[in-house]
Amino acid sequence: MARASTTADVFNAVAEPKRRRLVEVLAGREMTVNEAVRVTGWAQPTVSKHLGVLRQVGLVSERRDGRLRHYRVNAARLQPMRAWVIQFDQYWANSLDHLDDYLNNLKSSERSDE
Amino acid sequence: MARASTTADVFNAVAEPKRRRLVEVLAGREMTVNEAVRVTGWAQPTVSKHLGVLRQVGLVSERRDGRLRHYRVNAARLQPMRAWVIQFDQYWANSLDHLDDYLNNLKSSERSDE
DNA sequence: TGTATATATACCCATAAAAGAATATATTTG
DNA sequence: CAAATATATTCTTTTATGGGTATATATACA
Repeated sequence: MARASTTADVFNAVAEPKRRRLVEVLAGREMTVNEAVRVTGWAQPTVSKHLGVLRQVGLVSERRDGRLRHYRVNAARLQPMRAWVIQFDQYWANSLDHLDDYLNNLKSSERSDE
Repeated sequence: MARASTTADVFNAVAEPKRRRLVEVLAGREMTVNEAVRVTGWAQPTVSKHLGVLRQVGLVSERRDGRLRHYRVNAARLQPMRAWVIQFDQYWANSLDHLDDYLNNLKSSERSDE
């Protein structure tokens, strides 16, 4: 069996950094493909293809207006991912990594208190 | 260019459902490879290989004890993913999908009130 | 109608995935 | 030392990726 398709679900879709960037960019405001091309600096087919994947998993939707296509983010589709990651919040406090961060923050706040 | 390696980062690592399941399973308590095999019902090499990926991105750590290897979750490594997904919380309320869900929930609670 | 513009699609390439089976490695135990 | 146990690694097969380039499709406009 090969790796799951990028369009299999939101997790696979946003595993790709460029697609995460696109979601970020479109979250601010609805945007045309060419606008996204300008903002990202990527080639047009690159943007179209990544938008296609995001569209297939429902993370963006399209509004057609003549030859323009306006894309916008459907943030609700991130819900499963949000729920999955959030469920581990309770284990955070026990993690050594977190303890590390905690102690570092402590040190910096002590420093800023000086 | 091919798809990024599964060990490239946490996003790619947990895009695979079995690896998400492993994280869930190990979050409860430290566990031996064979224990994980029993709990999941997957083949031993399958479990070992997925644990290997999770180990490489730091999502689990290993404690050796004779021929046993105890794995536990490093939930702190989920932080980048948590941060990424959480940043869109503000767009949630505006999403039509969410409005949809909201109205549906409203309808179901009305129904359950009958 | 013909041309320009906006976007999507098809094709090629190199790469890597996940499952399964077989086997290697390390460690314990008799 | 040999056998058993726990785990990791290797190999094969099937499949899909993402980038680039070229091209198709749709719409607007002169």
